[in-house]
Amino acid sequence: MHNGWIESLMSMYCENQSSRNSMPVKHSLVLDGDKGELVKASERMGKKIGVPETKTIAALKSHSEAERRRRERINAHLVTLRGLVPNNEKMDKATLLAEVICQVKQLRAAARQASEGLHIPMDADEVQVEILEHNGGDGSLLLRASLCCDYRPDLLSDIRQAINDLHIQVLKSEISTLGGRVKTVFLVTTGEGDNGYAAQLEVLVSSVRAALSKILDKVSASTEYAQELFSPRKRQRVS
Amino acid sequence: MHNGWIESLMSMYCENQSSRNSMPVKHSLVLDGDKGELVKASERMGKKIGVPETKTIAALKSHSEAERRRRERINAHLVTLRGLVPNNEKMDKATLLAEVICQVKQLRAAARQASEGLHIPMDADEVQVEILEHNGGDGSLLLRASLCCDYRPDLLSDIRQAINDLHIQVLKSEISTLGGRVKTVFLVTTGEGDNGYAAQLEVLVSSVRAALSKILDKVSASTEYAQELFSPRKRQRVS
DNA sequence: AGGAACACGTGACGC
DNA sequence: TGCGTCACGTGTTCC
Repeated sequence: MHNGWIESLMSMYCENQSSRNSMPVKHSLVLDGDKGELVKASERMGKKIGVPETKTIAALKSHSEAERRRRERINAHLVTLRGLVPNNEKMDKATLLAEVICQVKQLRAAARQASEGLHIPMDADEVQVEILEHNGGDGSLLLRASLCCDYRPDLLSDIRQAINDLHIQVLKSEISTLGGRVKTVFLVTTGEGDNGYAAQLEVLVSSVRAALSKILDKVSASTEYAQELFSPRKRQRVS
Repeated sequence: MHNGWIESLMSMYCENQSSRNSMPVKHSLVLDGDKGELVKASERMGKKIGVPETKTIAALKSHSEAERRRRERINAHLVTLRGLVPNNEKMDKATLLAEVICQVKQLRAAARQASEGLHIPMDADEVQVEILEHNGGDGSLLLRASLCCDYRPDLLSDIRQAINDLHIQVLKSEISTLGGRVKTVFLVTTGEGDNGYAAQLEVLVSSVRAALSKILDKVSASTEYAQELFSPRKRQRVS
C-alpha cells in the first residue's frame, strides 16, 4: 500500500501535532533526462523546496481526493449498470460496457419497429414468420409472426400460452378483427440475454411457426365441422 | 508528458535500436521511511539493482502497455455509447454513464409495458389519456391513450398525423375493430432525450387528449348527419 | 511466474 | 488562481 503518505506529510508540516517523527513516508521523484540526475518533481518545475510548502502539499491532497470522488461516481454508475444487464456479476468492466451497448441497440431497434405497421385480417387462414433483423454481431434478433384465423373465445389465451412456452419476448402485439376474422401480428425477440439463441435462429423460427400452426389446427379440429355447416365460407390453408 | 521513459531505458539496456531520441526520462521512487533515504521502489521490495535488470524493465513495459490497451477498450466503448445517447458531445464521463442508465431504464420499462393489454371497442365514443408511469427521478414517462369511434377511411392517417405533430414516441399501438367500430390504444412516451418534458407532464397529457378529441370531432362533424340518418344507433360522448 | 483487471496518485489541460 | 476531468504509469491482487 502506497496510500496515505500525503496525509502523513500534512500532519508533519501543518498545524496540529506532536508526533512528527519516524512515520513511513513516500515520495515520487523523476529521473531528469535533460540533466541526467534525480531531482524532485516539484524542483524541476521551478519551485524552491527548502521546507515542503504546505500549500503545494494541501493542493496535492485535495487533488487526489477529488480524483477519488470522480472514480467513485463513475464506479457507482457502473455497478448500477451491472444491475441492468442480464449476467450482472463476474463481468469485465469493458465487457459490461459492451453488453450495455448491445442492450441499448436492441431496445432502440425494438422501440423503432414497435411504432409502425398495420394489417387487416384476410379470408385465408395463414401463419407466417419472417426475420426482420438479425445482426450477427450483437446477436440482435427481431421476428415478425402473424396468425390469421376465425375468432374463438380462447384464441387469445392459447396464443399467450404459446408465447410463454417459447420463452420469447413480445415487443408488440397487434390485433385486428374484421367480421369474425382476426389477425394477430407479433414483433418478438429472444429473451433478454439469451444471445446464445442467435445461433439457433432457424430453430427458433420453426418452433414459433409450429406453435402458431398448432393453434390454427386446434381451431380447425374443434369447430371445422360446425363452422362449415352453418357458414360455408371458403377457406384455404397456407403454411 | 511523462510518457516513454521505459522505452528509453529499454533502448539503453536492451538489444534493439537506433533511433530512440532524447526523450525526457522520469522515474518514480519512494522515500523509504524506515531507513530515511531515497531508494528505488524495486529495491525496497528486495531486489538488487546494480544494473537495471532488463527483465524487470521489460515486465514493467508490458504492464503499462497492457493497461493502455485496457483503457483503450473501455474508452472505445464509451465513445460508442456517446453515439447512442441524444446529447452525445461535451458530456462528462460519469454523466454519460448516468444518461445511459436513464435510457436503459426507460427502454426496458417501455418494452415491458409493450407486451400486455387488449381492448375491444365499445358503442360509446371516448378518448382517454392516463399516466401509467412517471418516475420523477429519471424522467421516465409512460402514457396510455385510447380513442374509440366509428371507422372511417382516413382515421388512421389522421391519428398518425396527430402523433407526428405531438412529437411523442409510440411504443405500442393496438387497433381492434368490431362491427364498424374501432378502438385504438397507444402506449406513448416522450421522445428520446426530451426529459425536459417530464416537468410539463400535464401539458403533454392535455395536448394528447386535445389531439384525439379533435379527431373525434372531425368524425362527428363530417358524417354525423348521414350517419344518424342511415343508421341511427345511439351514441354518447365521454371525455 | 506472468497476464488480466482494478484502484490509486499524479501531470497536464481547460475553465 | 483553484477546481474538475482525463490519461498515464504503477502497485496490488487473483488466477
